[in-house]
Amino acid sequence: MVEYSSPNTNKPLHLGHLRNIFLGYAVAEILKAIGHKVTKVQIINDRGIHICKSMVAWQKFGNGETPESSGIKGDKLVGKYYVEFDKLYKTQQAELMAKGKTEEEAKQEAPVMLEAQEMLRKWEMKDQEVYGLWQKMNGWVYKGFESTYSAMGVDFDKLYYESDSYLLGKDEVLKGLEKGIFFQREDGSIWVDLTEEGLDQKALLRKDGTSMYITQDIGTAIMRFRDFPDTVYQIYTVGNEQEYHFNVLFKILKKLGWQQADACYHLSYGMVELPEGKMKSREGTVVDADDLIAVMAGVAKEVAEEQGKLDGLVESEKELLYHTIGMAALKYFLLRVDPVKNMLFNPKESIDFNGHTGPFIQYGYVRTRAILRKTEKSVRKFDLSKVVLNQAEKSIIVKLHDFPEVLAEAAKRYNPGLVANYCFELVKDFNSFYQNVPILREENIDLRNFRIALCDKVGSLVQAGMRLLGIEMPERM
RNA sequence: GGUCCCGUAGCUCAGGGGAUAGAGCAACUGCCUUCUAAGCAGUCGGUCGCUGGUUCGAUUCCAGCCGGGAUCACCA
Repeated sequence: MVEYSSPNTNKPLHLGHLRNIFLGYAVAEILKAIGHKVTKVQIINDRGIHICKSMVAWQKFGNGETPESSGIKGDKLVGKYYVEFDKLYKTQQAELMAKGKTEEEAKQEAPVMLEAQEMLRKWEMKDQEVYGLWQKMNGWVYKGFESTYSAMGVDFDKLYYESDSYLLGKDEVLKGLEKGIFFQREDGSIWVDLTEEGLDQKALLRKDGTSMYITQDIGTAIMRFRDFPDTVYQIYTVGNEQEYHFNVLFKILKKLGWQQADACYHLSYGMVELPEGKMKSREGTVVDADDLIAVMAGVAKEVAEEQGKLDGLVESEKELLYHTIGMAALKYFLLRVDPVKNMLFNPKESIDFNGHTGPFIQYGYVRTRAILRKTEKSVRKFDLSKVVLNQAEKSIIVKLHDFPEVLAEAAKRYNPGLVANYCFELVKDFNSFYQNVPILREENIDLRNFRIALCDKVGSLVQAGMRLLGIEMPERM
């Protein structure tokens, strides 16, 4: 089982999610390719204080605004009210501090925050009005996410919602308390003591009885253990800032008696940073996923129009192609880097379409396809004994032979970057061969047909390799 | 402060106990009447953070240090 994406429903997807989603998807595909049966799952963090914040703000300032009435994509609309909440919250904090409160007090006592907390309590009691609003606004978000996922070309086999699993989590925490695995403080909050495991004490349930992030994660994990009892590996694709959290989670599951905890693995990846540092939603430096996808297709269009190679195609085919090429650039950019490393995205320089990039690889593939289109399959026979290999061909053949090893290593290390870099090297060798060695122009029939076969082989391997990364190969570009 | 991760060309990144450490971008030279130039051929550019250790051999493994990041909430 591979989990990826795990979005909150209070704001749209951004560049960080993109790395997560492409990474999780690629790891799942790579594991499939070496023979595992893989279930791709998504956990949707649809409940909690964060969505209550958007809800409070919408009630205050929304005037009934909907995606339909405003023409704003659902997830973006809800995100807009999340920002509204934050603005008001900041203002109220400042007012309280002006009246002599400490920053800590101001944060806790700001009226909107109290409203959001009250709303969370009402939600947990299934208050009709709150619940209805929650369903409505989440519905907007899901629709928005769906369109983004579809543009990204990723899919899931099963969706989990925290609103379905947090009660189970709460239950399990209470059961654990009865069994003496956890303990309760005087104020009523419930804790686990992990000091023997080298960690700390960690709260599992608030004093008001509402559940926390970790509570719902316990529930979700157990739900999955039950749904998929044969799962050998449960991989959580989540950023490295949550390493401690997963450490704690797995130890708690073990304490609760789930041996499957040993099969759980946190596939941790580094942050995508901007030249000025981390993306901050508060400072508006977050790179929006939809925007970036659109920009990439736009660049693909510019390049294509400049070169005029697609002039024979109808508009809809062109648009599809721009998207295919743009996504290749974007996905390749994010996947070629070792997941454990932080990486840099510079919006000013944008993402390249030349050199070590997705489009470069697509271009190599397109060249193989152009060659193959010009020959009949039936007349491609050759006598290998009459073929003497040149250096370029040898180099390609050696690389072709390496693929299974690269794939195995990528699976073992959960690192799609190995496949990405492999495909680049193969295409680089192929391009050199293509440009320096005659193929269709070769007069010796055995040699010509051998070279055509080599094109075929390179093309299909590159296509297969890139497919594992979720990157599609066009027929022409 | 504890724990974890990262440090390789001006920039972005590969690599990995063994020979002259690679690629892309940037800069500069050539190459489209010839299978699509989103390309090819080439020039320039590195005491692989520092110091020790293990080893016949370390950029790679180990330790310490320095620099950068993450995390240690009744946040998610």
